Amino acid sequence: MNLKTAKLADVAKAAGVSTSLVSLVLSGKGANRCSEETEARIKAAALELGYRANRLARSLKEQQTRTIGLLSIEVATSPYAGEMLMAAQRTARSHDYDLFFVEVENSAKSIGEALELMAEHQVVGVLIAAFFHHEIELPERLPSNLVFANCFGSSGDYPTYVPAETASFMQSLKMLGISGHQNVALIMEKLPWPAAVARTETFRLAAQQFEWIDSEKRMHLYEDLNSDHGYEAAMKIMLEDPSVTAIACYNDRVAMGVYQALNELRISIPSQVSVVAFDDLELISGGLRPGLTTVRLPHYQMGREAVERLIRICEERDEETQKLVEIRGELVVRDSVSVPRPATESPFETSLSAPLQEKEEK
Amino acid sequence: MNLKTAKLADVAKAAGVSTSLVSLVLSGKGANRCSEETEARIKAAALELGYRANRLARSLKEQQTRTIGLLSIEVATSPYAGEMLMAAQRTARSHDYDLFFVEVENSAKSIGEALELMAEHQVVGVLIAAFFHHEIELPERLPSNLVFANCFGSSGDYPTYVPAETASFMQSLKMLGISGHQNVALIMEKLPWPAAVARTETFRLAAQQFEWIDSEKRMHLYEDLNSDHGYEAAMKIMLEDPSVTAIACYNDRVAMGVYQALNELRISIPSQVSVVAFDDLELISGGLRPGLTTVRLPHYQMGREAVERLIRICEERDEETQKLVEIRGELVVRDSVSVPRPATESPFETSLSAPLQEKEEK
DNA sequence: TATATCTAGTCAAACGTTTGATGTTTGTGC
DNA sequence: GCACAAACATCAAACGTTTGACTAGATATA
Repeated sequence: MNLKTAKLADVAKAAGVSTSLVSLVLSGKGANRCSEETEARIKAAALELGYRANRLARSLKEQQTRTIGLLSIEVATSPYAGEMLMAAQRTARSHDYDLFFVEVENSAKSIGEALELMAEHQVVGVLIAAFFHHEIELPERLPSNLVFANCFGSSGDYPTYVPAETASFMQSLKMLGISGHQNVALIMEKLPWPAAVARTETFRLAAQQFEWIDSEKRMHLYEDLNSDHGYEAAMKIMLEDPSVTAIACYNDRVAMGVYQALNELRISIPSQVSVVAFDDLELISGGLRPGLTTVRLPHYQMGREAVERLIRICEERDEETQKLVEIRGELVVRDSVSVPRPATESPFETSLSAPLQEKEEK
Repeated sequence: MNLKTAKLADVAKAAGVSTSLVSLVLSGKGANRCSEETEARIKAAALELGYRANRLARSLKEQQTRTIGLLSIEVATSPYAGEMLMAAQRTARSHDYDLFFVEVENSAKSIGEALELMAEHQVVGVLIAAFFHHEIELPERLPSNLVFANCFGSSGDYPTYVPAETASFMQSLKMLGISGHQNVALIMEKLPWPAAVARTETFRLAAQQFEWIDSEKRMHLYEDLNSDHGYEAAMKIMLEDPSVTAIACYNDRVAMGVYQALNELRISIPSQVSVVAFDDLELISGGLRPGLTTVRLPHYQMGREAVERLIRICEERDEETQKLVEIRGELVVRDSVSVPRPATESPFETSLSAPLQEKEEK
């Protein structure tokens, strides 16, 4: 394929007809406008020449690009939410739309520029997607056909698809609750991200529902939480508060730190301490031993549903009035949760309790 | 911003001039074609109306889209190579090109469809990028302006930017060599990916250069290697061949399994055993304790250089004759390598040797 | 026979932009 | 008072496609 393909006029010439007829035949709109023989001749010529319509010309004429702008805020660059892009792409294609994709940094300036670029390209609507659930600082001029996925604008005027933080995290916590855990610690982000705020509140809810002991004291909050904090926190928890039988983590990365701490303390997961988390980054949740029971963020669904909504809006057949749509994540059960060890038992493995007691005393 | 923006005619009307003049003034090509006063009036009107040129019309007229097709084979969806996309995007924009991005699955059919789509959109050239370094099965019709990044086609006719597997991995191994390790084990992928083949060979080279002991016996090959294999292999190595002082891994995921095995065996990294790997997936390499010394794949550079080359080709000013360009990855030194422990010392921590010997005997 | 209908096509305008060719003032030199 | 140029601006064609209006001939209907 050369990038310069044959045009309508070339096909018309080859078939000995006018460009109009070629257009009509090839688009299938020319029912009974010509003989079957001519139609066959045109189609053969088009195939022969490898004809493909020039979208620029077509869109210009039709005043319709059937192209959706996907403004991705670090989605492709980060390892978290790539599925959202695949979902958006597939959904668009299945509705015969193309995607004009622009990946930007998380800044109002970049976003504004990308939006202008999309307008120049005559996209029919824009999907703004972010790599983690938070509020986006937006420029003043916004397209009217706009949907958010995994993020939201300040006004709430636009349809917005985000994870149902509470309902999702509750699934992890419920798993601990119904397994019989009552001494549950939480390692949570302190910065007021929607995810952190909601998950903290969810922990309180679960604590109340399942009558967890000392739940307020067992909430360990850190700013800008990472796996090192997970390690630190788990160390602290197990050494200072060894009756804890389960640890709920802000996310998989924190759980990774927790695993390493428990491993070092020779506390076995899940027989001594159960662990649950949030995100289901396969790299971590599938790579840890034992596999991490965690909640998978609904990236695929957000991408799909947001694009479907956007297309409905663009085609002026959106009947939904609800702006905010929360989608529940799925609990991925692996092997990091069991029933709690007997209340009297130390979390430290019997065979190793001696050397570790030393450590504890330090 | 409404997606329907003002057009040239609207600006012309508002400024009381012809569309030609507006076009000339706004593009800066009309030096001395009008008075300064008129120019100011036009610019004011354009700003007022928020005018942005319609790219469809412009490109159609100019027979030039300044748009590059980026055919991404699971790059955005996987957590590995997102940086390549960001690099491609930035580089294109800095040369005043746009990106038409299509993410596809790794199949000849999807790739063919995406290529046709790009042709319809009149892209000036195509960059094919993949999430890991391997050969791509291609359709028959290919655009003439084509460059590969992190993958390659069967013919070798097109410029191709890939990681310099040997030189990159050698950096890790050299680090072990010059630290004095002589008992080094390798955990490597058996499937004939370019990365696996090259890294295996690199290990042989390093073994020869640094006079490593029993290197052939210490190569542990697995098909479809994952972190579980890393765990298994490390267990086997340390229990059956405890004089090993360093383990080189195919990638970070394998290293993750190795860490867990060593942790369980209470073998301390790096004081008892050093570990090196390949990939630098921040999620893993930064999340492990101690931080993993590994080689960062040159995703950013591949993306940037491939796009720069493609643009040169599109502008017919590519003077390079070399098709295959190998880019070296950077060694990211963290804390998983030290000098080897004394040859006489067991890798098992003194205080814990007793319980672990038990395990060993099983 | 005159008219309507059908078949098999063509014509031409339009989408919004760019740009070489062309036009209309105004001012200057002689 | 006239030629001529500079300064300022417009005209019109073209990019490739789509589609409503049109036509020429053949066949059917009244």
